[in-house]
Amino acid sequence: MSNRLHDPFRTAFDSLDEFADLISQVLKCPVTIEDSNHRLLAYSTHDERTDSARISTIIGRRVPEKVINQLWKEGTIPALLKTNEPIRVKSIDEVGLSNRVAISIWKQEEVIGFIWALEIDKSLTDDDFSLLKQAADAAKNKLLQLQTRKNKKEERSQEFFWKLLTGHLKVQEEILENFHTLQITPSSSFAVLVFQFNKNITSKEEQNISYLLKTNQRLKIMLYTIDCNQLILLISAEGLENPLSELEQFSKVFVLKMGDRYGVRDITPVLSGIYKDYQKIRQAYEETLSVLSVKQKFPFETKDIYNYQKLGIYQFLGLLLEKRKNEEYENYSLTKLHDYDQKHNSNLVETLEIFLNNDNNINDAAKELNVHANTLNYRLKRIAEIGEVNFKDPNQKMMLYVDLKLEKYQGI
Amino acid sequence: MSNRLHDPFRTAFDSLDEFADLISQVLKCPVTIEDSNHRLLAYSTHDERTDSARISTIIGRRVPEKVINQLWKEGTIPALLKTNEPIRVKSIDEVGLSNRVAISIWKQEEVIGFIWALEIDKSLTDDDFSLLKQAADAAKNKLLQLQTRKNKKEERSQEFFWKLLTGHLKVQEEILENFHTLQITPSSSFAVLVFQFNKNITSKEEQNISYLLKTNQRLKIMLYTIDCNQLILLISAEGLENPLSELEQFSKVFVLKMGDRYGVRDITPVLSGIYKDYQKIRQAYEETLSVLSVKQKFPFETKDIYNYQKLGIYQFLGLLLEKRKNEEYENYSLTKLHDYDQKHNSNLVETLEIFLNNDNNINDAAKELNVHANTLNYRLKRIAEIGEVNFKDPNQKMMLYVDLKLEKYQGI
DNA sequence: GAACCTTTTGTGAAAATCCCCAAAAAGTGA
DNA sequence: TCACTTTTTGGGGATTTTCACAAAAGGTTC
Repeated sequence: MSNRLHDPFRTAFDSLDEFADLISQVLKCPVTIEDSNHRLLAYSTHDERTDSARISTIIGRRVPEKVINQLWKEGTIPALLKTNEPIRVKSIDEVGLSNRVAISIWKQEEVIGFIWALEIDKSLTDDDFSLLKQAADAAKNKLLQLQTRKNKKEERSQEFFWKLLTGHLKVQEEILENFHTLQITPSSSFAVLVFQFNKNITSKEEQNISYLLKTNQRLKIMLYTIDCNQLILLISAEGLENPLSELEQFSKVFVLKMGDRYGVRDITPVLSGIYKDYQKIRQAYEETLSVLSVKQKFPFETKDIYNYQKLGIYQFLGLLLEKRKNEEYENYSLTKLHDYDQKHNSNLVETLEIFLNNDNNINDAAKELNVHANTLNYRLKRIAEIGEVNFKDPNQKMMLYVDLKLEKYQGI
Repeated sequence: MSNRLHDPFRTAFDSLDEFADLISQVLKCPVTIEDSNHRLLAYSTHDERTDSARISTIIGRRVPEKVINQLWKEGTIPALLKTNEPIRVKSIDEVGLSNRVAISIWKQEEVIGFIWALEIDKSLTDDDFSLLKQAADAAKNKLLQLQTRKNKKEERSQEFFWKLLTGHLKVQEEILENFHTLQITPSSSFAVLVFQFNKNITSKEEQNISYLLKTNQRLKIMLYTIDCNQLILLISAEGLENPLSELEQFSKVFVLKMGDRYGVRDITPVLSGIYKDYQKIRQAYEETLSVLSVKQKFPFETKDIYNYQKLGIYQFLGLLLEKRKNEEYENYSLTKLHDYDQKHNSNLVETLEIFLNNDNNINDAAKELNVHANTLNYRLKRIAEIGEVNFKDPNQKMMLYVDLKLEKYQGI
């Protein structure tokens, strides 16, 4: 056959599955159709020859994440997003991928899906490539229908999510009903995750985000929405062994991928605590916002904190400052140390802070201060003397830590 | 001479010093007259023979504290407070005291002073004892005059102190003027010290307190007053090298002496911070009251804390609890640990608390828990896993500590 | 009761921390 | 300048802490 022949795909067909079988018949190889997020839309059944990647894709109704990652790294997906020509993929044994050809399905300037053809017995010819292009074109309309249906659902879920975030849904039954209508199974525990971008999120970035979230298979994202420069997610924490660390891991990977794949950098992820009661979503959301505000005030000390839980004392530093303002308290030890520093041009206060920052570890703190461990020891002895500090008393140390940070806070 | 002869002290005399010389002449030995607080009121000058204790008493215009302590320990002062008979004191070399005889001066049921006669060359006879009794009786009126003058001054200072404590004196000049009128030199820094008794202070105890305070030579007590079951002091912190520890030391000694000497137990001392501005006395006073209230709530954890400075996190636990109530926050790690404890009948939470209480010292904590250090290590590993706690992060640990204590606070 | 898991305790070697001493360097004041 | 104090650094040994491993004890489940 040649591309000058009659287009075999210009026939009516009811379902995408039927269409997949048609392509499979024409090209004589197994065919899979995915949406832009690599979710399985349809697959041919007439042919039993297949590879393990295709099997897991069909079983999971989506392309396995490690396969997607591999295809990104190796350049296939970036290529598919640039051209509407078929792309040949060499077999990748690590992920069970045999030789195949892929083509992207376009709607104007946007990729809305992919067709995959496995080259199990035969390699596809140039003519086959042309047929594939025609098939991609023919698939477009069917996919668009699916998309609009999805869009409507998405709109409804957006509205619902904002109601939850702002605490407008107060009745448990009502919340559960909404989840049911949107065909989302509410999980027994959840967290709110916010990614703050350094500028407002463009619609192009929105698509990229959507792609990343949909292709992610680590966590179940129940709802998500975008607000100016913030991407807000409601994530299920059900069945996770270490929810906090897994959520953190996920956000790190997301930030990494946004940078690597789309060149979007400076994204700050923040997490709420984990809750079971859906009426507390608003509170969880407020937690994330408060983390963001603290991170702005203490960028250095909170650089590894993304989680409201782990904010530690920073959770209430603002509150304390207010108390302090009212009572004109001053930390006696710190005052004396400051005085000494001033008089003798030393830096006992800084030494103390770094020591406390480093969890009382002399070696680590000495390294950070670029002094000998014995020097630090000596200074600590002096600090204990001058400031009348007992370094065996956790309470005293905490107070010093808090007051040191409060000083900084005030300095801002 | 015998006691049947004419009383040689029934003559008029202008000053107590003159009177001391008279006694000295009659008894033929050096004589010293003190008030009830062992402050020097008068001493004979006709005789140069003396001992080192007397010299320091005259130089310092008060009996040295170590001498007083010795006389208490050894029973002389308690005896003098019981009887109006002369008491003989054997020489005590450690404090430079040679043989002497003492007698107390009474006004009704109360001792208002002492007369000391040194037995340098001769021992006093029974007749001399009778004479001493007559002398003590004759000294009474003179001492009473001095007392009433003092009382008036004390009343004025009481009023002044309360004005300071309640913040009614806001002008620096006015405060200084008051100090000047009362012939008190205001020191450059001060602290408020409160002793809380377990019941209202009786007038008998008031005298004992006054005695202890006046005979103390460690610290300069600028003002003091009594309010129901509280003894409130304004103490100078000038010239002290380690004011906080010296103040603590002083309060410990005071509590000890009240117990040992007068059988008054269960006294809780509390200290404010150290301030320089006299307008902050009210604040300092409020600090002490807040320490007392915290100590009531956390008797165990604050059992070694007497100082607002050293309250540490307990300084603001109440405030935090309020915040927590509003935001319905729960510490994820603690929740998980509690759950685990419940399910497996373990005590990870308690373990964690004791570990944190002991400044992360595994050995100490293991001892307190009565388990092997390795057991504690194992538990901590489990705590880190189950509660997703990183024990290298001081911030996380502080948060756990705070939340643990808050739980207790709520439990109260 | 057997199989399995969790917890406790013990042992010992490696690693680290602590502590004392002393020398050098830096700073201070007459 | 010199004497003096304070601070820094280094060495090295005693002590503690840490860690891995193993055995025993206690609990749970089938």
